[in-house]
Amino acid sequence: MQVAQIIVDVPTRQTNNPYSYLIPESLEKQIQSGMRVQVPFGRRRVTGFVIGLSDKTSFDGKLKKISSLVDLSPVITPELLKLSEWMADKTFSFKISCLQTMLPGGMRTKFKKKLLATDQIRDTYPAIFHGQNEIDYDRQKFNNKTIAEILALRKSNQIKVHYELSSHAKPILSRAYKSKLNQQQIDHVLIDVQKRAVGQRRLLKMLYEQPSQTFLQSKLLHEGVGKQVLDTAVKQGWVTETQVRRIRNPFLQPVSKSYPLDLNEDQQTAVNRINNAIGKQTDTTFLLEGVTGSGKTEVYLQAMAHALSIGKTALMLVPEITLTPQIVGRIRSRFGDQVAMLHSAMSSGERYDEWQRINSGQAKVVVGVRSAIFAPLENIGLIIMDEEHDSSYKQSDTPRYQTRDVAKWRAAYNHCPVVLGSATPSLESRARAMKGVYQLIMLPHRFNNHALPHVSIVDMKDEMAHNRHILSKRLSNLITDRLEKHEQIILLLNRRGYSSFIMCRDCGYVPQCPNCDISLTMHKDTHTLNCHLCGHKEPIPTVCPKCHSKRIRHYGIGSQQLEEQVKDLFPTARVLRMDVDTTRKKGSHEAIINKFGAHKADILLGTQMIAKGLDFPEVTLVGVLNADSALQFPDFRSSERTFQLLTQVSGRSGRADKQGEVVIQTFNPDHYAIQLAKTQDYEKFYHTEMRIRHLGKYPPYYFTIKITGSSPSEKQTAYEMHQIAGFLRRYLTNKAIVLGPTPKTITRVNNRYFYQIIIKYRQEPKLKAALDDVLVKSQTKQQGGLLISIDNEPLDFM
DNA sequence: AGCACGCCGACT
DNA sequence: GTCGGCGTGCTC
Ligand SMILES: [Zn+2]
Ligand SMILES: [Zn+2]
Repeated sequence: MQVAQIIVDVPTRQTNNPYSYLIPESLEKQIQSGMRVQVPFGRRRVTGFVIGLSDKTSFDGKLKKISSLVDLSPVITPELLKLSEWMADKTFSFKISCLQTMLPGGMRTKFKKKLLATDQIRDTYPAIFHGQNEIDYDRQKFNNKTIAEILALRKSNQIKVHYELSSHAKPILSRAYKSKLNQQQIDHVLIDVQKRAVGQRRLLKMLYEQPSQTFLQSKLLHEGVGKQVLDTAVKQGWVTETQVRRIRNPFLQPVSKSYPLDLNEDQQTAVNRINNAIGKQTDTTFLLEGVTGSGKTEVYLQAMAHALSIGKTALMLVPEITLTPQIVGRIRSRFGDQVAMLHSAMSSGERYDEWQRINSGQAKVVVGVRSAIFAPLENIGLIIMDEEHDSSYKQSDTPRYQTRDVAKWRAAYNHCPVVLGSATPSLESRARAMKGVYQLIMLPHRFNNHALPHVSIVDMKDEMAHNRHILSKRLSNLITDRLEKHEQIILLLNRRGYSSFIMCRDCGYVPQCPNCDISLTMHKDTHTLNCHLCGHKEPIPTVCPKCHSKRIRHYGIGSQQLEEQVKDLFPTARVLRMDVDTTRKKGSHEAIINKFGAHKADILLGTQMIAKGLDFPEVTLVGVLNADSALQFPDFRSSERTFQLLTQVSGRSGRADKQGEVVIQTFNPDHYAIQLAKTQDYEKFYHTEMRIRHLGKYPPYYFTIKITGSSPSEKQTAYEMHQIAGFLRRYLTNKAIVLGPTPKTITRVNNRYFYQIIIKYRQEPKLKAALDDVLVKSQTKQQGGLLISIDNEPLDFM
């Protein structure tokens, strides 16, 4: 008898190991590693991943049998199976979480427990069944007495329990028809068909012309063959009805084929070096550092083409906000239908279909956001990460992986190079390139030698003294000028620091969340005050709850408010707004870009998403309204973030014929990140910032770990975290720096108190063991409900 | 995560 | 005495 090793979908420390199950004979031939199955686990039924098959087990208890298969073919490749083990270890997360994140969202399955009642039971217990024979069993929905009742009914077999597998991802099936007749038979049949049966004759003619074709019903309808005709055809035995899977098409528009562009010398060198590594099958990591407009994308495209030409596949990752229809169109125009796209803005059905195209080997090129690094591609020849410094490449919740590390792992497995591209590389990557761990490739010239824009900095401290608008005097004047010249303008509002709250003008009262240490934010659409941390909602007060003043009103600068102000100041200007609210609908993002690109608007304003990847030749003025909002929260990466953003935005303006202008509004005009962004001097920024990182013992000089602990009692949290910090200080070498515990900036969230410990280290062979120990202890002892999470190489220390 | 077992205080 | 509250431990 064969045994399967299974990781069950129960994300806890204690169940983080494979469980052995017997394979029933009926499944023996079909089951494979990487498939999902249903298994009995304790008293319930759960989903699990088959990670191995063998003929024995080390478990000496009584084995249970697998109930059934969830998938008909493996959904996790052998490579990804191995990767999940490594990742769970590296990110201190559960294997099941890693496996689940490798699948497109819609494929994640959960079991829903259902209760089935006879009519009699249903009517005897209306409080439980509400007149229905089948209900969801949510433990939280019932009180203990009801649960006891249900349990008793179950024991006496009066109600049945069954589990329903739920998943959003389903293929779309369309009705289709296939001929059962050969050509001679059709000839024969035609004799008996009346002349006036036009539909039937039409159908038979089509069947005659393409005997082996499967015709979609929609297509037949279009050709004038109606449903009734088809019903007769089925009855007559001319055709059979079948179903055809329809692949959803996430691409809005068809594209025309494009061909490789001529490269300049730098680009050619870059392509040669990368192609060489692809050909030699070495897992070199390249850092492709190229200023905005230096033609990185063309380098990517030609290297990908080379990988395809030797029979390999290619994977290209792009940050969330840069994965625009423009960039996808460019890739599709080069590689056609071989391209699959994985984007969070796609529906779960579209993502499922695209994923299937990859898994079945149809798609050879994958373009996508962070999670696309788990695309089930085989025989990868090249992995590209564009804008490698982008913070969206680090997943903020478990498993907290850094895409760059996963990319390097897959590159090593597939013996292929990784290309990290950026105009402003992360300090980590650049430092590694300096040490020779990565190979540095530079693209120092802007294509066609477009001039750099002129950047000016406006000190908003001075400005505030005589101007209470968001727009500075200088920026307003320039806007007026550009409007007169019929040139276009982009205004960027940094998303961070965005706030929308209400405050009493008399006593200064700001409504706070009752569960968290944070102000409530105003939501105009629902007319409520919401807490974005715990979801608490309450009505907007009309009088101040503290002093009963009626002068309680709304404050905040969001893109909506900015739009109002701009329209106020420039009533004749045509203004477009692009933010999360205006791009929620499918295709709306594209619509805004097309409209602005066609110069049907003068001013485009919005959040981060307008900062990247968009090319509008008519834009000659870019205003950054709150350039330094990242600097408000002092953290070791804030300068880097600010510099990267400003450099990127500045690159947007400035063309061959018209010099661009950038206005940066800030409260910190002398800050080096802002000053160096003005001159677009990455080299100097790199060296300045490295010195600061060195002095502060920050990455890339030190590795870092953030341990966060929370419990309903602040005292308890502080105490337990002190214990952990003490343990780490004793256990680790004296070269490791253990900081804290300190309360988090927002200490209370959802009535839990959060504390953190930071570890900085260079070499700590015992660290992994120590942290695993902390995790194990935290779950076995329960430590008064202390929940621990570990973030390996966190983005920030906040 | 569930789900059951078991021990102790409150109440018929 | 017994009901039910929650802490503890297990799930192939
Ligand atoms: Zn008040
Ligand atoms: Zn809250």
